[in-house]
Amino acid sequence: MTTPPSGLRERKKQATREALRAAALRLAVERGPDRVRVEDIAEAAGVSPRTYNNYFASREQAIVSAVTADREARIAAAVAGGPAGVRLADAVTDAVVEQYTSTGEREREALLLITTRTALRDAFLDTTDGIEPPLTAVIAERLGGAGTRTTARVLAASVAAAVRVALENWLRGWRRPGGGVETAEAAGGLDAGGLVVPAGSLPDQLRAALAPLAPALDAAERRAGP
Amino acid sequence: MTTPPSGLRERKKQATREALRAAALRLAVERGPDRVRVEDIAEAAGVSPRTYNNYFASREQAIVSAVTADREARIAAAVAGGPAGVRLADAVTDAVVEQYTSTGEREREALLLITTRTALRDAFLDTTDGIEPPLTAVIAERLGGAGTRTTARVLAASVAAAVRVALENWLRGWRRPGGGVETAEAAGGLDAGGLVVPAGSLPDQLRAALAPLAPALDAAERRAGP
DNA sequence: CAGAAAAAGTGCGTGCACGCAATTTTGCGT
DNA sequence: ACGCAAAATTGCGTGCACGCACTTTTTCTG
Repeated sequence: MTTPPSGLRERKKQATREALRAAALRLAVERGPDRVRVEDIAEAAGVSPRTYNNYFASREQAIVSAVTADREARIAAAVAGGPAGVRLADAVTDAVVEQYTSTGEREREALLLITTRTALRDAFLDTTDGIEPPLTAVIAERLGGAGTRTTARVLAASVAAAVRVALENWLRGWRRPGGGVETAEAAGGLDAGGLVVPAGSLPDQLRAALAPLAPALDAAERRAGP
Repeated sequence: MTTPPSGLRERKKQATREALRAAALRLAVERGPDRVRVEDIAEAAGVSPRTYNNYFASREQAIVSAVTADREARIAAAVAGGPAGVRLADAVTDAVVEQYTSTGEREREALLLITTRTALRDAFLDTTDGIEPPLTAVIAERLGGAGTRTTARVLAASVAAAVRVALENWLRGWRRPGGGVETAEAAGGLDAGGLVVPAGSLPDQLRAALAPLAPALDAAERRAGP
């Protein structure tokens, strides 16, 4: 199941994809995101520009995918791999937090780059959509035949949306003038008066954004299980 | 608040926008969606192609907006306008269902057109994103200062996601060979064996998709209210 | 092990999105 | 009424996404 069709052909594809990823990121860092044309990336990866577009639907996707990788699939795997006794809401939350806790130093650099351009920021946020399909599958399995498949999709899509909100909040406070971010009130950015200053670490933001969905996940799980 | 800046200038803008909408839809129906270029739409509306792109970021948006109109804002208004005693979940669900119950005959025609092209279908589904901002505002108001603004955003985004799922389900069964759609089991498309046949009227699909989120809305409201 | 079938890569052409800077239109103050 | 500042429109140029048809590579099958 993890190796759908076969071998050699698939590896070449992944190699090409990886080469494009790497080339896109490297060139973007070297020259700045705006000075990189699709033609350049393709050339650096040794393929035609047309082939490039068979792998990525936009120039931003290639750059962003270097930091995104296959995060979506790993989230679903983490949820599916966890112990069965855990609350679904907790399993999902922990899986998301864990997979978004970037350990790589290279990722930091890439994220810094991404925040500098609106198009890249948007592409990065759009990657949350990719969580939905695998998460739908794993949630549907946990709910068994009891829940509708629609329920699983809605919950998965909601989780994806929450993650997006969390990332938006996080990016918003990223590199704020004065550096007041790290020292803001409590995690979650309390509404004080009228305006809001969302702040907090990425894990905090993720947990804060996913928390409101817990009741929905609990209820679905309750209907499914005993 | 409903009339932000002023008058005449704004009306002209809306007139232009409306002219573009109408022209886009008319031409798409007349010639078929693929035989309409941006240049044609702009010409029919009496503006330059460049101006067209100041109003719509893509060709599909213009066509789709003819059937979408300002549905998002009306949903938020319906939620805000309802009685205060009603459960938030019910207020939202009813508002969404009501605003998506298309009464116009012209809308049917437009939807039929939209389903014929993947690009249009996607653009139509993307309009659900527009629900989030106004819905966030109205939910945040109902939750008062008790809930975080993030909570409101997450809930609004989840509702938008649920609506998207509902529309996807609905479109999937749209014009099915054999017409087995209308007579499928109960609304919601029960999982029977392994595969799924989502079916049901649009209102049914919407309610089925929004139902799983009710617990989350209830919980947030409970924290806010008493 | 050949030859067919499937899949990936490629070149080309078209229409499009959008930044930029010049120009026209609109609104407002005096 | 007049002129100025803000806003909208426009033309132009660039790079890009993607359909189509064709070539090359990989895989499958007898």
